[in-house]
Amino acid sequence: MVRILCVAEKPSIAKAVANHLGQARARDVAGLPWLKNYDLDYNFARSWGHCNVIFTSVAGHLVNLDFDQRYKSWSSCSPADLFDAPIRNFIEDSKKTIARNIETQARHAKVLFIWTDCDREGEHIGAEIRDVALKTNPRLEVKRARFSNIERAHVINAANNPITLDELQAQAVAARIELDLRIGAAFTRMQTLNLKPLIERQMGDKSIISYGSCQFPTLGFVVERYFRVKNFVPETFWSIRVMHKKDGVNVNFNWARVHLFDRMAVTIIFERCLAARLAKVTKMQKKPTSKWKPLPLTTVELQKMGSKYLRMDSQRVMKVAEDLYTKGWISYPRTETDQFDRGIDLRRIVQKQTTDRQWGQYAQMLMDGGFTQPRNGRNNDKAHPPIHPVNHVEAGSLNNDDERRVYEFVVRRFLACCSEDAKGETTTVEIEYGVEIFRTSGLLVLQRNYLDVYPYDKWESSQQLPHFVVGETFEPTEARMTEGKTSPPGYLTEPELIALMDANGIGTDATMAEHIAKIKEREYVMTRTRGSQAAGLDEGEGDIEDAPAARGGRGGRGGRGGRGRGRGSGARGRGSRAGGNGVQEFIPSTLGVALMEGYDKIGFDTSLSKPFLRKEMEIQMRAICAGTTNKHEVVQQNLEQYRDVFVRTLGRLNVLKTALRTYVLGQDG
DNA sequence: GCAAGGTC
Repeated sequence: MVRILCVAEKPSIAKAVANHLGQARARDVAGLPWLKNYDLDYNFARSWGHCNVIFTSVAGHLVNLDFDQRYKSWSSCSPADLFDAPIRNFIEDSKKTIARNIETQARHAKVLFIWTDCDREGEHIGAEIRDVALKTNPRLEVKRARFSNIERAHVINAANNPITLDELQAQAVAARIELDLRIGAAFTRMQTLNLKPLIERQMGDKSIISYGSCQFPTLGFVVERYFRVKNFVPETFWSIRVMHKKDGVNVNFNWARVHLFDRMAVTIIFERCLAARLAKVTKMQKKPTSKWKPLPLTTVELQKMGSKYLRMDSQRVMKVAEDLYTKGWISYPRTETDQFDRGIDLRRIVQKQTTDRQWGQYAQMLMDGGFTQPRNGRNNDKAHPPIHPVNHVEAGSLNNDDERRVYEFVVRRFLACCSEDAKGETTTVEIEYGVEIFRTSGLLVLQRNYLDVYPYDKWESSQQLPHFVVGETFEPTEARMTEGKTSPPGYLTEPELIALMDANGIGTDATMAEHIAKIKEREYVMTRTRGSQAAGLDEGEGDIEDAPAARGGRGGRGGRGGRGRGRGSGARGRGSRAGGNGVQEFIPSTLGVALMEGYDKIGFDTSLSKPFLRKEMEIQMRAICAGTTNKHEVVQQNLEQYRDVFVRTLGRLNVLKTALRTYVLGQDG
């Protein structure tokens, strides 16, 4: 019988797909307790007929690019040499068993059928697998499966319609790998060798002054915000507030102009209002309104919510989510997808939650007719569905509080997605007072719907407004001019940092938490609990704008102008700073500030502190995928650009050193 | 002793 070797990107996919294709028998692979080879029969009717299938997997990348042995020592060459030092693919010791397994299995196979994730990295991992397999069996026919979830019908369809590996996507990743290695190593060695002696005493001896294409822009965001806080100059503004007491209710009307920064102008306007004496109701409107249920859960959203509501930093959230995934409680936690595939049976997943002591009743209500299809977001990575519960587990059976909180969040989020939006009614009253317009509004929540299962969102009825009639006039109980000050933004919080990284393409859903952890480990930043300073006690018009990088923000998410008022879940979450409920905020160390300052001074437009270079690399990777350029071109062009920055940095090393002396050692320029 | 990207 013809033998087909299938290889997935991770063991869980191999197991799931193998079991969909047939009666899979699991065989141990010596030396790796978590790796199995599944043995089954399957009829590939349209391509290879009735076959014996061995289904196995790797665990992420199989090979690692590194410099030749003789360049690995830091004293072997000057850091600049790393821009063109010879490099090689190594199979790390920890991966040798996996590689050997593939070699062995490939020997007797006719076809290598690759089942890595259908994203760029997956394509490259597929190419790695292919290269290893071809070593022992050069005559292998190589195919790959196109699949975006592991539903049975979808998987079988993928099995029956093999496609070819996308060499271009693999090449794009290869370019990234080489650039990250050369540039990261060159700058890290150069910085450490040149700058560390200067601040030896402050650093201790174990750490290094690393550079990475993701670390530095991440640090840049923190420093940028720090300076915005530090350099903030409060501005005084003036406003007019009108209050009227009717039917025992104090109604506060807000000025349509909000406030002005000119005291004299406001004084004149205010006097005109007083002179008019009577206010007239010009509009009284009741409108149905709704608060939208959240979008299906992505990794980035999980991390943001984690640091906001679950009191865990993003790395911890991911660790816990991975544990829950490995145990089979939740789906794969690394996904960019915020839309559920049509084919997936969501009701079955809801059904499993009906026995829970806390939210079981709610789930049952959904089963009894309350179910509605989740909203669709705009992102689909074509590899994984949104994060959702897979099986039910009682809180008592989980290991610790963190697991309980993350699991509860994933379930509640999912049930909320399958619910109806919350419904309410807003009442708006508009008055004319002099020639000025003032408004007030009240909210009446009519149906809480998803809010009942999703306590992370707040939407409360406000005090009910008394009845007003259009044309009615009254003399306001009170009218006064108020004074306020703009308040500074807070230091960057983790959800804000993740949002910035996301918007600028810094890192991936799976690595963002690692980059944040790395800049902490390098002592470029510290975190502390917010709350030491009173937040937003005055009128709180702190004009917070995201760091400059967010401006170009393509990619649909948020972008500009979406701030504040948006209706979807995307716009929520801003303004969380008012509470100060134990949120962690990021403050750069003196070393972190010195590095960013130094590089900004050396060359602003291509400064390493900014996300532009990384963004550019991303665009070029897409160009490789589109076939409009190739790996060689991209690598050479980027190396040239970074080498230029490198040379300029060496030439103006004193700028960096001065920044270090100023900030770290506290010496004058 | 360097990076970032997979995943166990």
